[in-house]
Amino acid sequence: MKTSEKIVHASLKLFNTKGERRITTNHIAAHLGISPGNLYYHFKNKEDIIRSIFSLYEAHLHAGFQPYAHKHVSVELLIGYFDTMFNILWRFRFMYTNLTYILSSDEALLQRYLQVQQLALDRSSNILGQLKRDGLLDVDDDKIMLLADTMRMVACFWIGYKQTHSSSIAITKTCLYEGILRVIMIFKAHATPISIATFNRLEEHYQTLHSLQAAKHSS
Amino acid sequence: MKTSEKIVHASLKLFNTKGERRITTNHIAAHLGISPGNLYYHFKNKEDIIRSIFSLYEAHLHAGFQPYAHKHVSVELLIGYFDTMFNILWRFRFMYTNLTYILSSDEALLQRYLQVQQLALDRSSNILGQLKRDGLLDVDDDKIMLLADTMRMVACFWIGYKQTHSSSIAITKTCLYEGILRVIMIFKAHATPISIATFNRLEEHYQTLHSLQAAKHSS
Amino acid sequence: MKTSEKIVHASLKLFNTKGERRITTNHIAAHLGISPGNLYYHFKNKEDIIRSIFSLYEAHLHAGFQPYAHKHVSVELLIGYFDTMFNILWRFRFMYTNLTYILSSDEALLQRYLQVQQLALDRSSNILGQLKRDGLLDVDDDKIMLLADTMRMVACFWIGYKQTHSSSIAITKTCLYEGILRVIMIFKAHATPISIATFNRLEEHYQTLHSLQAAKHSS
Amino acid sequence: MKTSEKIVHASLKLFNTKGERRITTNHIAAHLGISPGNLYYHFKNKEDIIRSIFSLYEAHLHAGFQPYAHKHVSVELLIGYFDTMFNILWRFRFMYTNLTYILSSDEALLQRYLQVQQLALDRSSNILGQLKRDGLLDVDDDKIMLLADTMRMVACFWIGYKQTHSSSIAITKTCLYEGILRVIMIFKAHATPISIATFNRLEEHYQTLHSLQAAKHSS
DNA sequence: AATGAATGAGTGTTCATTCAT
DNA sequence: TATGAATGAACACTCATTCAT
Repeated sequence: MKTSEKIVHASLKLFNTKGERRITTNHIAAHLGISPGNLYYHFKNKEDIIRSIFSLYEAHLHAGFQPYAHKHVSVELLIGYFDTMFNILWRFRFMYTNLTYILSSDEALLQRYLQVQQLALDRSSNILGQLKRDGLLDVDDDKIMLLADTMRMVACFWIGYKQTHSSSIAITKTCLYEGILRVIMIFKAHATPISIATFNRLEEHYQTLHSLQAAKHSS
Repeated sequence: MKTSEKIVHASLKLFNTKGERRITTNHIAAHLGISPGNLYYHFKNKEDIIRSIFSLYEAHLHAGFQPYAHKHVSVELLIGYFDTMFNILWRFRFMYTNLTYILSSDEALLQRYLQVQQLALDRSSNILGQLKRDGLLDVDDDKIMLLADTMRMVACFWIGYKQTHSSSIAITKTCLYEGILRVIMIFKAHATPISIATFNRLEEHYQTLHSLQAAKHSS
Repeated sequence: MKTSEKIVHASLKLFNTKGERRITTNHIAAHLGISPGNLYYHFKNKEDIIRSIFSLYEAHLHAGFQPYAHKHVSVELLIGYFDTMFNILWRFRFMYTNLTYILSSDEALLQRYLQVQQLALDRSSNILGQLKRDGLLDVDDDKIMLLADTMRMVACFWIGYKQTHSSSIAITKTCLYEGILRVIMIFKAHATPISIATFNRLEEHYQTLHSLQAAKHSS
Repeated sequence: MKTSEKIVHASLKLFNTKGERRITTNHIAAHLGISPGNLYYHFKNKEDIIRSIFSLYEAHLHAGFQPYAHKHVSVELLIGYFDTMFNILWRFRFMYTNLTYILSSDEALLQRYLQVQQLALDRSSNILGQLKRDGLLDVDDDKIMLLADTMRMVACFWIGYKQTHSSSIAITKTCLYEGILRVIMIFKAHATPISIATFNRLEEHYQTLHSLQAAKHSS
């Protein structure tokens, strides 16, 4: 692995575990056993490292949220979308821990975030629209966007919400599954008689994963 | 007004307008025309000032979210609750701008926050329960808490959400009314035929306020 | 003496002896036995210290180069002007060691320097004009300014010239007297039969001072 | 062109346009599209590059300031000397921008500079002596050296003087012609009735060049 | 109650230079 | 010859906090 990649990955790991605020460039260098000068050889500054991490984030989002092009909605299809959501939240949890903090100190990054989020919102709205046209979703046409937006909001701030509204500070996969389940709950409220079974199976799928994850750490 | 009170109010004002991160204790002292030493005579440290602001916050929450003791739900009653929500979000918007940041650096504060939020959640759940019993809300008994929780989450992170998912960084009353309307939207989804008119009037009330506020600044 | 004054004087002393380039803010603080934080309590940054020194410089220039208001030119009068020149060059020799370096990194300082130098040039030109009108100086009217300018240039760069065109790097009073003598030489070239004796006495005065100074250090 | 020569020429160009202080060895390497390691293969350090540039400087000085061996002084002859002066000042203007800065950090370089300057001074003095013997210059024998020295000083510090005593920071050919004219002014003050016409033509020559250069950039 | 000078550990960053390949 | 990753000492500067008065 190249040093610059090592720096990106070590930074992501340290940010995720200790929080971006508490990790200085010297910490990252020390963690990798390289000199601060070397770190600055590969990256202009700390912002630059974060931007590189953000590029990974963008790539994940683009790859995961592909337009919906299927005839029939299936549990597998929806699971694909929610798994993407889960993976992104988990991999880049340091961002979602403190979105405001991270985006408020770098205007250019905010713009990139807005752009990629707009795309993601468009694609989600599109999927919801298709589901509605397929008779699988019961929602007014002019409320589709708002539903997608609310689901996004819950997803984006679930980590922050958990960290501030529960005693356990650490972000765990268990807690992320709870977030997914909450988003599904909002989603499922608009199920049709035709699709309700599908939604139930979707929910059960993540409930199982949630229980398994919780069991892993309580045992 | 006593110096310690002046410090609390000046800090709140400065935090709200410039952000807690950017305001140093020296800024606060300079703003009041007092010495930093004097500030530290009244407060142990910056955390201590924030804790004092937090006491105001607690008082507001306690006063605003009184248990529901009425026979008949009225628009005025619900408006009372939502006005409290609006006022608290506005007065202490620096907190809601970056809840994670502020609570993550002070464990004791987080505990106090959890406590007061638990109380608020209990009371909201209670109100929702009463509304259900009065036939004004259509929701499963075991989902009441979750509904209250979701409404709370949207309220608590609306400011952060707006700041990170829109180009306009400044927090305005207009943007807060939008948040209130979104919470009402989630709320109204569970209206019964008996209460739908009431919910509609509630929504219209805030839509009017939102429009008025928006007009004030666009003209 | 107040700390801020101590900082200014210590900085001036260190700059004069070691050169501004080689003296960091930490050096200054360490030299005074104070913390770097304290230094930054009194001065915004290194530039700020230099600007304070520059204020002293301006005061010296203003005080020393008073307009010429006398009927008869006397050796004492001219000595007054040249003594001012000598004192300023000596007190602020770190500046004259490397004028370009110091002024090129602070645009605002360059502007202040230009202003005070313009004033000094105006006053010198004025004096030369008066001398001419008194029949003590033989120079074309349109060359007065150029003569003053050339004298200024030699004065301002004498230190730099000596440091780069002689083996002895250290700036001494002896070397400054040489500079004064060189300026006087250019000046004296325009003496009239009436004033030649005065110019000679002026020159002899500084030749004596030069010799005395040189003797002090060679013995 | 060999890499080492490329480095020397690129460095000279970059130093002249951006200033030696602001150009790092990495800048030079990047400008040439070579690696910093390669640069250090050819040169021990930055100082070493400057010393190589200095060798070019020495060669120019030696070639330009040939001993005076002519019977009759002519405008062309003097123009030859002043053109050399102009060319050297222009080609190596980064040095003259900040002579003290560059020479003070490299003792060996200062010694070489002193040597080549001594030679140049000797030759200039020699020329002045010949001119005097030819009846073309009116100056005391014991003042010849001082006259040569003053002329040199004005030439060597004219760039620095302009940069610190005028608002326009950029060094232009126009500004260098001004410097030449100032040196000629000091020179011409010692013209004899026999040589005055020659001096006038010399001055006019550079006045024309100065005007042409100025016109080029104002139009 | 109040002053304001003083602290000092810490931050992100720079750049001439080295060295294994 | 050439690469380019790596070094590390140095720098200017910040800010919550302390303390003598």
